Amino acid sequence: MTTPPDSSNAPSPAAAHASAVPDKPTLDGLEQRFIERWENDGPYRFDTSTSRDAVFSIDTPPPTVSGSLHVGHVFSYTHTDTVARYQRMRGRNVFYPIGWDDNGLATERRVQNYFGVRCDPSLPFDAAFTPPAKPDPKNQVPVSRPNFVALCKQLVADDELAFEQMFRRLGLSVDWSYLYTTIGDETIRTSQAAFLRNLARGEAYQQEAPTLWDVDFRTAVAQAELIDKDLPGAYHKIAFARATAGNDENQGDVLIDTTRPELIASCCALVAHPDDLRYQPLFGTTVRTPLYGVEVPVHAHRLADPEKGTGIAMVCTFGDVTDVTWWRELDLPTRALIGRDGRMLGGEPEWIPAAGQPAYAAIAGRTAKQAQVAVVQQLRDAGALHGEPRPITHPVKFYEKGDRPLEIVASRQWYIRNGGRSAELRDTFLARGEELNFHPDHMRHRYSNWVEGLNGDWLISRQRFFGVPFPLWYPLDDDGEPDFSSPLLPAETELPVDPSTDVPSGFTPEQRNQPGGFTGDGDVMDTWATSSLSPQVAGRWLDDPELFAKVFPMDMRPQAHDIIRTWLFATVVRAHLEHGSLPWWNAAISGWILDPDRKKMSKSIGNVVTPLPLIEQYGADAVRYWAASARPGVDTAFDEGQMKIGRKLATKLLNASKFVLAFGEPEQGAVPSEALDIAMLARLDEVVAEATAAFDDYDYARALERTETFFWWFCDDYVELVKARAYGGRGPAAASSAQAALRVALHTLHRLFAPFLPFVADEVWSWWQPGSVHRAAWPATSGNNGSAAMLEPVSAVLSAIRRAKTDAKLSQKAAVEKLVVGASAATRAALMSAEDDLRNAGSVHSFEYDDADQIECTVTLTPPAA
RNA sequence: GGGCGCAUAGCUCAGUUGGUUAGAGCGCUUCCCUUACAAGGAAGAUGUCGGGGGUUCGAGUCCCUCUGCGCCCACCA
Repeated sequence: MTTPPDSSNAPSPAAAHASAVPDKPTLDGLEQRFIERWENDGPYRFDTSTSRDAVFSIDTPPPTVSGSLHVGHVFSYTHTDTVARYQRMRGRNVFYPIGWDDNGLATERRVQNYFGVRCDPSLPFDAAFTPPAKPDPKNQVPVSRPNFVALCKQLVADDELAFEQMFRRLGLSVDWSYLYTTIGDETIRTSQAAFLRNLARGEAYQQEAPTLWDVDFRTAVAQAELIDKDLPGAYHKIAFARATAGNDENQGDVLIDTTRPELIASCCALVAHPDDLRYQPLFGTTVRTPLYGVEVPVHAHRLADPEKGTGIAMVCTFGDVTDVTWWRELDLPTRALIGRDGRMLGGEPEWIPAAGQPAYAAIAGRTAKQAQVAVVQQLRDAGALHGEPRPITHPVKFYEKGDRPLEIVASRQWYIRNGGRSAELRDTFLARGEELNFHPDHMRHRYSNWVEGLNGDWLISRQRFFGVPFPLWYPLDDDGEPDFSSPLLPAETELPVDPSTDVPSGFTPEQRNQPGGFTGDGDVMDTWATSSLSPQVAGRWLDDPELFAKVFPMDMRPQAHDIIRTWLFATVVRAHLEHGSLPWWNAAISGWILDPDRKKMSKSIGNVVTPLPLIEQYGADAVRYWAASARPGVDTAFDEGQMKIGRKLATKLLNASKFVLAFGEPEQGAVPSEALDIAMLARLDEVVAEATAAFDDYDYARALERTETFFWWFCDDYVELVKARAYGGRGPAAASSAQAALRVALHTLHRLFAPFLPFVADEVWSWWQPGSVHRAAWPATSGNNGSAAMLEPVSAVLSAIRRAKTDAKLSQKAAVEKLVVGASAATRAALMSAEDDLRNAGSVHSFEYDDADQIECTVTLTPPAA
C-alpha cells in the first residue's frame, strides 16, 4: 500500500527526490514512463485494511472480448476513470476492478470459425484433442463442451492481453490485481451458486412454455434481447368455411387477414372482439380451415382489434406473442408445426383429417418462407384466397444478434422472477429504481419504462454450449425419461460443475443417460445471468466475504444507456434477491460515440475507429480530454479536433509549469500579498469549489471545463501581468508575492488536471513535488475569502492595449506612450492596485484615469522608430 | 400510441436557482519570431438562441403550443 494522500494543501518545498525541470519539456515518451512507474509504485492499489466508509467502489463494465476496442470504449471508460481519480484524491480508498466478458455467443462464433470446430455436448472430453490444422467452415469437427471451452479460453487470451495494454495506455487507474473474466472458474462458481440460491428460495423455476426462439442459433431468447425490424410482408385474405350454423343472416365464408398463411395448419381458433357486432353471431360456432378442413372454434377476446384486417384473427400456435395470450387464456390446444430449425415439422399432424393431410405433406420439411409460397399457391388453387396479397411493412421481432425472425416454440426453460408476472414484485423493483441515483437523472425513465412493460419473467436458459452451465442433473426413470421436478443438485462447495462431464453424487459415470441413471441439464445461462453478478464477482462475494462487505453495495456503476434494460436491471434484480439491497447507489450513464454522420459507432455498421492510432498521434491525455469534454449521458460525435485541443492543453501545461518553476523557490515565508495575486487565488478558489461540486455530482465535464477556462486565463492574462514583477522588476517583496501565488496556483492546477490528463499532470508534478499527483489530496479552497472582482476590469484594460497594438499591426511589445482609462471610481481603485503590472505587461509609459460609467481605454502608441 | 432527450455562430458544443451588450473551441481573416510555449501568441468578423403564444420590470433560461431530429417502450392477426 502506498502512502495516504498528502493532506497538505500547500506545495511542498522542492523535494530532494523531485526531478529537475527539463530544458525542453515534451509529451514524448510520457506514457511509457508513467505506465511503468504506476505499475511499480502501485498508486491505484486497493487498500484492504480500511473500513467501508473510506471505500469508493466501482462496478466497471467488463468489455466484450471480441477482437478490438474502439473509441466508444475509450470514451466511457475515461469518464469513469476521471471519477475514480477524483475520489482517490479526495482520500477515498478506490476499489476499481475490471473484468473481461469472454463468455457468450461472440466468442463461441469466433472459436467455431477460427478452429473449425463445433460443440457437441454429448461427446466426452478428449484430453488429446487438437484442432484441425486447416479449419474447414463447412465441415466443422465436433468436440465436447470442455474441449470447446478450452479452445475459447485459448483464443481470448491474446485479445485480453491487447485489451489490458490498451487500457493501461489510456491511463485507466484500475487495480489490475482484481482482474476477472466471465468465463473464469470463480465467475462460473458465483453464477452457479447464485442460481442455486435463487432456486432454493423459489426465485428460479423451470417451465415448459411457448418461448421466443431463434431458429439459426437454435436457442431461446429473453424479452430484453429482442429488437424490432421492419420487414416487408403481406396481408392474405383467407376464407374459412362455416362448420356450424349461426343465427346470422349472412351464411357466407368468414374472411380473415393474415401475414402468415403458412401457419393455417397450426390454427386452433378464430378470435374477434366481444363488442364487434359483425362477429358476435359467430361466437360459439365453429369454422373449417381452408386446405386442411380442421374444425376450429370462434371465440371472443378483448385483445382482438376490430380495426385490424377484417377484425377477426386466426390464432395459431404460435404466430406471435398475442397468439400465446389467446392460447393460454382461451385454453386452446397446442398445434405447433414450426420446428426448432425453423422448418415445418414432418409427419402427419393428428388434428388434420385424412383429406387434409396431402396439403400439409406438401409443405412438411420446408422453411417457413418456402412454406408460405406453397400455401399461397394452394389457397389460390382452392379458391380460398380472396384477392391478391396486399404488401405491407410491419415490425417483426428478432433476436438482437439474429438474422431471421424469431419463431415461438414450446420448450422447457429456466426463469428468474423479475416482476414480469407479479405486480407486487414489479413494484418492488420500481421502488429500487427510485432508490438509485441516476446520472443524469432522466435516465431513470428508461428503467421504470422497462420494468413497467415487462410481460413475463426473465428467461435465463440458452440452448448454447459456451457459457455457464446450469449446475444440475435429472434422474432418469426406468424408461429413461427425466424427472424434471426433482433435479439433482450439487453442494455449493462442489461448484463449479459441468453437468455434461461431472457426475452427481450417488451416481457413477456409467449411469449417464441410462434408464435409472441421470442426465445433465444441457443448457447454459444467458450472459446477463452472469453479468448481473458483476458486483459479486468483482467483490469476491464467495471467496472473500471480508472484502465483499467493504465494497458492496458499490458506490458506482458506469454503463451505457442502451443496456439499462438488460445489465442494469438484471443486476438490480440479482442484488435484491440475494442481498435485499441495491447493488450500487449511483448509476453513471454514458452516451454513445457517433460517427461524423451521427450514426452510432458499431462494428456491424463498420464505422468504428480504433483508438490506438489516435493515442499514438495525439497522446492518451489528448484523447482523454476529448472524452471528458462530453457531457455525461450525451451521445457525442467523434471529433479529432477536440484531441488536437487536448494535445495543445497538455503542451501548455508543460510550458506553463516550466515557466513558473523556473523562478525557483520563493524566499522563506513568502505569501501572496499583492491585490492582483490575491484576486487570482480567489478566482482559483471559485474554480476549485465548482470543480469539486461538479465531480461530486459525477459531472466530470463541468469540472474540466471550469479548470480549463481558468487555466487559459491564468496563462494568457495573469502570467503576462505578473511576469515582470516576478522577475524582480518591482523589488523582492512584490516578486515574492507573485512567485508564491504562481506556485500555489500551479500546485492547485496540477491536481485539478490530474483526473483528466494523468500523464502530463504526473510529469509536471514530478518536477517539484514528492510522490505521484494521483495520490495527492484534491485541492481545497484557501479559505482566505479574497475577491476576484478586480480581475475583469484588469483583463479588459489589458485586452484594450493588445487590441490597439494589433489594430496598428504592431508587435505586442510595442510601447504605449499614453493610456487613459475611463472607469467608475470603484473600478479605478481596483485598477490602480494592479497598475504597475498593467504598465509592465503592456509597456505603458503614461497611465492616466478618467471618470466614466464603463471602462473606456484610449491607447496612444509610441510611433515606431523610423 | 406512451415516455425521454435534443434544437444556440459555417462546424462541435457551453450557457447551473430568470438579471447588463448570448460565450468557447475549431474553421475563416489580420497581425506578431514576444527571453514558458511558433506543435506558440494577440486580435477580428459571424447569431431573428427551431416557430408561435404566455408569465415577468426583465426569458436562450419558466409555462403552453407547434415543427423537426434522435432514442427507449408498446403495437406486430
